[in-house]
Amino acid sequence: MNIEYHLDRVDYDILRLMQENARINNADIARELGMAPSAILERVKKLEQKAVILQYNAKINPAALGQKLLSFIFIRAADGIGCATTGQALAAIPEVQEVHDIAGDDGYLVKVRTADSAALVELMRSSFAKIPNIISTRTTIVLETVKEEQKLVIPSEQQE
Amino acid sequence: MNIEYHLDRVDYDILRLMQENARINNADIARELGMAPSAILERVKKLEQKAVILQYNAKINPAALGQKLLSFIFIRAADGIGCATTGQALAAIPEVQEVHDIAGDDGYLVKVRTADSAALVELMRSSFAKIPNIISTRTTIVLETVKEEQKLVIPSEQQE
DNA sequence: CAAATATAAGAATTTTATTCTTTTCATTTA
DNA sequence: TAAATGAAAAGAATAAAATTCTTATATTTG
Repeated sequence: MNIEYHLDRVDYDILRLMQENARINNADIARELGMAPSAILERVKKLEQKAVILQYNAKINPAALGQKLLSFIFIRAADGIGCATTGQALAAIPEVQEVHDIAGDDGYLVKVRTADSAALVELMRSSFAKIPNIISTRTTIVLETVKEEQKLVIPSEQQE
Repeated sequence: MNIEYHLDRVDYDILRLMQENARINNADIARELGMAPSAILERVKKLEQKAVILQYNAKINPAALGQKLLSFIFIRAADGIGCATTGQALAAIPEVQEVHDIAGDDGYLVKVRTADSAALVELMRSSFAKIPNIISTRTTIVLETVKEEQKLVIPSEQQE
């Protein structure tokens, strides 16, 4: 889990291609970067082993699975500082995609996907209500998602 | 972009495996599901073509690229209804990972990754300030991310 | 019930990944 | 400055996987 691993230009180029299309094959990366496949393979393995690349995900259309509603919920909790039980309880709910411990208000911001508003209400009644430390929640409904990428800014043709 | 494409159990199983590891190969999916590789291949292509699978991403450790600060920013904008220019302007900023048009307050919720708070301030001064319709912003800093997955809930061993 | 269509299986071919060996290049040391 | 050392990459050979093509088996449709 060494995050102070030194990345060079070739590493950045590999990350850029992988971020665009995680199913690109080794030989295509090599062709694109003008290198030997064996060199690319070693680097990819090292990037995985050093936890620079964490995983490879297929991004699935939520609507195709009938999950048409996206919501962000602010949750105020009575946790002590450093006591992460509420966050972990929230993270254990499958419909909860993200849980962030946020500054101020002893709160969490969670991102939830459900079929519709009825399913959201049901989820909050069944799952959220069972988490003891939750004091209050404030739900924000998403009308339309304009952008949703996990892509990071990768340094370009200059520094190492 | 047909989202009313009918998915059966095998499709769900493929999506489940792909969601876990997008770099799984065709033959391994086939082995796992006890089917022929050719059958799997056809289905994966169809899932892509029907926009059930949108893309394949490598999830990169933000800290490895020096992007240690995650923030959510609520943005109040003076857009007319249906006029999505502010959202599109926000989406064009590389550090902005997500832009959601939210109910109430004529606002957007955006997710931003920067190196640190200084870089966030600089980004808001340089990029956000150039977007004319923005009235006000409220920034929420993430102290710790407990969960961050794009994985969707996939129906299990029962209905089609 | 027969024809048409869709789906899957199996074999053959092409492509890709992996391993191993050699070469190159940079760094160190005498 | 020249030889020695080590790291990285290239290239060839092998193993594995993907793709295509043909054939078979259900499932619909007239």
